[in-house]
Amino acid sequence: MSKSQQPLMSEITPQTEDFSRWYLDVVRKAELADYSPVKGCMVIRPYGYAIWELIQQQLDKRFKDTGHVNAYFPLFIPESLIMREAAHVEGFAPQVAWVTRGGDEELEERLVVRPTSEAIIGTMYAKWIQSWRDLPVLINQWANVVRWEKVTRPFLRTTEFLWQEGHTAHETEAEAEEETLKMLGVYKEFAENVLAMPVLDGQKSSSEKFAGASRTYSIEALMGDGRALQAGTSHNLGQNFARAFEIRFQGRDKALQYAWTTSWGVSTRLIGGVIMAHGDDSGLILPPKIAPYQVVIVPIQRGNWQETVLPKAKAVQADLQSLGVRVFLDAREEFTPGWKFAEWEMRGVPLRLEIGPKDIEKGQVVLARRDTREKMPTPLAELQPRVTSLLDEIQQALLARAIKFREEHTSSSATWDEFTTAMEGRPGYVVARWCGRDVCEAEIKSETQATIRNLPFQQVPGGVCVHCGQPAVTDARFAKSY
RNA sequence: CGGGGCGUGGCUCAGCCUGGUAGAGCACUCGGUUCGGGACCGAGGGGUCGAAGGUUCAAAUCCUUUCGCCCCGACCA
Repeated sequence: MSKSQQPLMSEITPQTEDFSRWYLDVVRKAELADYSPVKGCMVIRPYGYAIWELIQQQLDKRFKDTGHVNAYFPLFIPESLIMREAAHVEGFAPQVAWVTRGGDEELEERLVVRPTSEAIIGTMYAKWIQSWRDLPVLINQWANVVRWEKVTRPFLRTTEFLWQEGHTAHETEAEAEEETLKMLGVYKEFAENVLAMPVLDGQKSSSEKFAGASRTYSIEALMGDGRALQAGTSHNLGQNFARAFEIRFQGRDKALQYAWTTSWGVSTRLIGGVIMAHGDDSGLILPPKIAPYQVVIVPIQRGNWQETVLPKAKAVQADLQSLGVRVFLDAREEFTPGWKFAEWEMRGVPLRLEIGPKDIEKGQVVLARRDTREKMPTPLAELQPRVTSLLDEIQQALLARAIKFREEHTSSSATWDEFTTAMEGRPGYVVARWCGRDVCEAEIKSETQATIRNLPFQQVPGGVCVHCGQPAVTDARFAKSY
């Protein structure tokens, strides 16, 4: 290993030593988030929040492009409303926070802090929807939600988290299903093209379905330790919530009928996914499309650098900014270049631009890629197109690398023996035949820790279940998960 | 919620067993020399030892309670 390839962040636990500790080190050292005085709740620091804002912008555009509009619904949900959908309450009951007092008065009706907003939104939809002409309703909300979690981890699972939840109502079952799959597709495209995180899209098994949904679909991403992360879900709620909240409309045939609703969401968990999908022992590696700084300029401070190097660095910064590149010029005098290299590498900046007296003599700068650590002297005349194409290359390379990793960590098992062997260590996905029964799935989980992440869309029956030997109804993708 | 570990300047930790003036490295402030992969010298500032109660002449140290965090298992974006 050459010197330039050695990890420099000795303050970060190596991934192979303890992946979970590595993750926490990166979150803290890169200043993405910090623990707060509130149990299970983290503070998203400016650098982490900037990533979230970039995720929001790019997702929001996709929602608007598919015909959705944003709105905002209340944080509190009256107890009576959340009780309406039986499966829904049962699913969320252990996780809700209650408000029982306002000021010094006991509330007549308790309020839950929303763990998700189907109940309150469904109630409003019932008022707004009268006729088939009112459909579809395509609303998204960016919000915080609260779920009383027993075990929390920054970004991956916190008591309060930020997300978006789309809630739509449709005239027909087919339309609702189309919407559910369309938004899953948006998530997949976004995860792969923006987060450079390849995902498997498919259907959740009935035991992992959203509380109250008819069908749940998910995208699943593979993390660097071989465990899978549910990165987004899209639910076809059938008429379950429409019946519970009386979302009814008069159809084209004049008959009164229940609407077909969907909901879909992704959260700040995506940031955790990006960290664990791309990061290495030196820290974070951010895909350019969500990097708060895509390029960091490190001037070499030698001699009268303020008169020579700094103006050039500022000119380069302006040139790149004019292309829409997010650039930070790190002209702090209290740190040496070497320190800054390590620091910005740890914080995942895709491209570093070094500029010193020697470069100015030669009319060039030195570019360094975060993903490959390759250093490239680049003539100033070629800088603009070079930076643009490099950012694009890095974006592509991260996706390609992650796809390769997933391929190397995907296997299939025909027998239970193969399955248990395959599940040892850090296996990634194991594809196997499955009988479709909850009990069998539960047994597999208790014996191997592996769960069904999702089922491929094409469910082809035949053969026998890898675990119980009964007739199989489909392939299933198993993995240990977060 | 069970099992384990840890709470001492901002961070990582030593000190605790065997009670007796709170320490180190890094970070921070100031001055100077440096600067192409985490520079160096000098001088400084900063901690009611997670919290509460108890034992004691005396508690970071012993006892009790409590809170938080981390790891491993049962539930979840």
